[in-house]
Amino acid sequence: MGPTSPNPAPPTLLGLHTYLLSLTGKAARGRLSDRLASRGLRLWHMAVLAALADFGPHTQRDLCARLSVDPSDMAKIVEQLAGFGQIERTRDPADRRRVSVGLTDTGRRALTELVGEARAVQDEMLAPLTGDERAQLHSFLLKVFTAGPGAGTGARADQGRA
Amino acid sequence: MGPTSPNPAPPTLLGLHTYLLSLTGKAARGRLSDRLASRGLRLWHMAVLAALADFGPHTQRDLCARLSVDPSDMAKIVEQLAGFGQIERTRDPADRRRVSVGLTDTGRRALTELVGEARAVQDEMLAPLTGDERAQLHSFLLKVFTAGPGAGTGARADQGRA
DNA sequence: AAAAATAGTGGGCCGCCACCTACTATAGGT
DNA sequence: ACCTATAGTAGGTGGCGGCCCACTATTTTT
Repeated sequence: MGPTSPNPAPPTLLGLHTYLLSLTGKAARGRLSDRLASRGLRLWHMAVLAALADFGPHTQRDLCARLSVDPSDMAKIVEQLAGFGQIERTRDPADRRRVSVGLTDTGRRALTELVGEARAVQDEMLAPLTGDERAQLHSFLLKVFTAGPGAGTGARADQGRA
Repeated sequence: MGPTSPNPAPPTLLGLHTYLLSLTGKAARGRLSDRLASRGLRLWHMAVLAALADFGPHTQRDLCARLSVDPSDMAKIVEQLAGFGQIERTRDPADRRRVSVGLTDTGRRALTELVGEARAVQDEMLAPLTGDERAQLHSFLLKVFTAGPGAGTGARADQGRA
């Protein structure tokens, strides 16, 4: 119901910051994950690659903590990334329970491309904003996100089982 | 991974407008729908109530068009709202295929409360922003949303079947 | 050596969401 | 009357996402 649909969305909804935020967020998420999907990846994959790129190798546990992902889910994500050759798993010889996960060159390259995709999406979506406005928007969102109690990358207080 | 978790989120991600947007949007959506869930409602219910309040009675078809919802899904939503006594369905005597949907007083009151909940959530989430900043944020989001190609309330270019 | 804790895995559950396919009832066009 | 189109409905499909449990391997504690 943007400009496309003949009937406008209810102002009552658009007047609510929360609702509007969830709407645009959904759109962003959708477009982004569409792009990633064309490479067989999902948002979590990108998140993991980014975490590794930003902070170096992690144990899976640490990745879980950083990204607020369930360990069992992380296992699956890591498994797939390993399949793509984007990460490397090595048993920690000191504590053989642990698996240390590190980025491969392939992974680093992949991440670069993914970031490129993300930038493309934002250029699409944020077209109506000037550069200044984008920067402001970004800083606002960052403030909000940073303050959010447990507003993890995963924001798990979502729809799970009540 | 906000302030709560010891390990920060990857800056690479937080630097991407799109990602950040999807993150905060997800948080907003999650909190909002949690609130609504405590009343047995979901976002779509609120959307329908809002549409009726803003534009008066609709046929279901019109509601579908306005909110970009599949007719069969709309039937279910409407069914539930009718069960709660929040809307009234009347067969259009002129064209007996059509069902005209209108708000009841109960529904109007419910909507008011839901809007209150949404405001509460936004006060929570947007606490770190000043009033001015919130207004700016809102206007940015509105611009983005309004421009979005087919960025309907439903933003269906999401995860459905490719 | 036994018990308890920890790291990773595999499998499954459930809710949400968007979509699609009939099917019924009614209306309109010829 | 007949064919076609439209409004609403019922039911089902499939992906995704978050979560939980049970199990194995290993380490730590006592």
